[in-house]
Amino acid sequence: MRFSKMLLPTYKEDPAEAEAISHKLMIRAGLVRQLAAGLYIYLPLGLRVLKKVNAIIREEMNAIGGQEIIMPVLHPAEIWQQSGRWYDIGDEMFRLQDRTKRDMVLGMTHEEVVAWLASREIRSYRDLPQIWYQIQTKLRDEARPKGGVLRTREFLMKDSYSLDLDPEGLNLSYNLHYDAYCKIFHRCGVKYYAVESDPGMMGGAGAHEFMALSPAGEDEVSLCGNCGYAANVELANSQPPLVSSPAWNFEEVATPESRTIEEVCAYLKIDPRLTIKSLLLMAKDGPIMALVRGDQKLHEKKFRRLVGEFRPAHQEEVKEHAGVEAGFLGPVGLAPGRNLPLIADVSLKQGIFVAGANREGYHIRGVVPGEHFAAKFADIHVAMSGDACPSCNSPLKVEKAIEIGNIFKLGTKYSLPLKALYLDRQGQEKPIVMGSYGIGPARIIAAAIEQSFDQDGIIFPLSLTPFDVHLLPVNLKQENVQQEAEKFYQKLSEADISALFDDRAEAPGVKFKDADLIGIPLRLTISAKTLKEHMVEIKIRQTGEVHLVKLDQALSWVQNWINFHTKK
RNA sequence: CGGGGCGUAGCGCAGCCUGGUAGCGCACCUGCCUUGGGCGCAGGGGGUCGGAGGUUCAAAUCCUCUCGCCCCGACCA
Repeated sequence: MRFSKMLLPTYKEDPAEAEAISHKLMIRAGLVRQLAAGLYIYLPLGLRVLKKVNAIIREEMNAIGGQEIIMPVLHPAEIWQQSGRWYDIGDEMFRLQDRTKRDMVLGMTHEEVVAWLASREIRSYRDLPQIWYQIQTKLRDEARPKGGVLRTREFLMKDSYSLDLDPEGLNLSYNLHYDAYCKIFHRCGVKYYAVESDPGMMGGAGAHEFMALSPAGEDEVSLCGNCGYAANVELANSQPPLVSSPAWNFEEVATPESRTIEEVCAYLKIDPRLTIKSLLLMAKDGPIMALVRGDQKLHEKKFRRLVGEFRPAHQEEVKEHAGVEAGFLGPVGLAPGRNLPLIADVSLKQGIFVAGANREGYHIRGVVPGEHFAAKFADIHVAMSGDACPSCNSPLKVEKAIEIGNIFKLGTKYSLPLKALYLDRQGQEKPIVMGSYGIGPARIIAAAIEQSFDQDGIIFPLSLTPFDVHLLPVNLKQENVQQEAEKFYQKLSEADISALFDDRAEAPGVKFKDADLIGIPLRLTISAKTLKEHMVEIKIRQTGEVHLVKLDQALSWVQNWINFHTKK
């Protein structure tokens, strides 16, 4: 492709609206342009990268027996009403009516359509198992699109669905996907972790997320460098490091005007880890007190799994149920008749603490959980870096990550309501057991860039690069430079090596800067300087290495380099 | 949806506080020049200041409403 003819607008400066590295670079290098919040145009260069990703996905999906189909973006509301998600999902679903006032949905995912199709076309156990997939547009009315292509309202997704006879079959399909996903992300040159995840609204028996580490990520994963434990912090268990407590006696201490943990610690000159944070929460069965150590945070999702929906109590409710103002709340010495259920974090199992005294202006020192109050113990804190790994006790690291893929065991959540049934060997009607599996190609691109760039621009992995070679003649007005560049461009094309040929009349500096910004793995510079010696210069973007290669050997040099670095 | 920020030329920004009829850099066009790291010189085109309403002799500037975009949080099959 000739640069002079290509829609490839590059920017010298960072766009004002971009924060994430990948977002800045994708705009500057001319991969994408934003139409509106969460809506992106892929320019020719960006589309080339996207197609590379999709080709890898297709190869690996086909390799596990996946069959590609395309389902509509526009769905009749009925199937979503049958699955119940018409009612469960709120504003995130785009809804509209057709001209006859029939309710319609813009698909945010395709479980319903797959179950509908299976209900018609799968009849016998002989028809199973099946894996169907598509690479297709999804629409979600996101509350807050962000991070460039990382979270958008319209995006491409590879979604696949497995249909099996029984849970054992599902396990096999699930594992096939797990392995295929590992291959896909590896081939795309992305560093990732497969972590256990919360099945959430998808329901079902198990789930993993594939997480690419990046500061631009919206998720956090808890990682153990020792045993390989990896989990989304939404589920991650951990043991916060213990602190040895002073041999306090059980006594009330005055803490005037000290309400927050910070204030109390400053006043008493103690470590926050020696305090108990008491939170009054309103659950559906009434008020509950949650206790976490002063340095810890309550994990709302973990807590919700224990007690169902809840919300923090209002000021007046604290007063009503605990008989004291927020700030002096504690598990010990609640007034008679005010027996609140207590749920305490596991980090409070051992130790002697300071807690609110349920009396204005006072705290109690020397509180021993289990002795001075009875509570149900559970892991309800947010895992933090430095906590001990739940399986090997080594220190954990918590890092930000981009969710590039996920896999779910659905079970019969969709097949039952949509009547996706089959007849087994005994002629019995059984529900198909389903799994659902997603990959965000745009997120792979963003993650690859987040993990591979420098101050000059993108450093594309060979597997995703829009072109293999950046052919850069320094001065086309010099006849030999022009001739050799054209000749070499021709040779590359005959050898089926894709090249971006910078045939512009720009100054050398401009061309070099653009080459670095776009980040194609190999740059071939053709100039009078090296042509005198019948040489061309080959620069490797990744390492910065520069090789001078004989003109007539340059093509095979490039071919060898590409073959050697291609991931299988 | 709560909190914060920003909308002025294609891009990045100044001007706004203290109203007086819009400016800088890059990009773009023409000519000359230059060709190993975002060349040089000369000439030129382009905005009515997100939108609406108001105050005023006069509004990019002050006031009200509104729309859009970004960030933090909530939310996130």
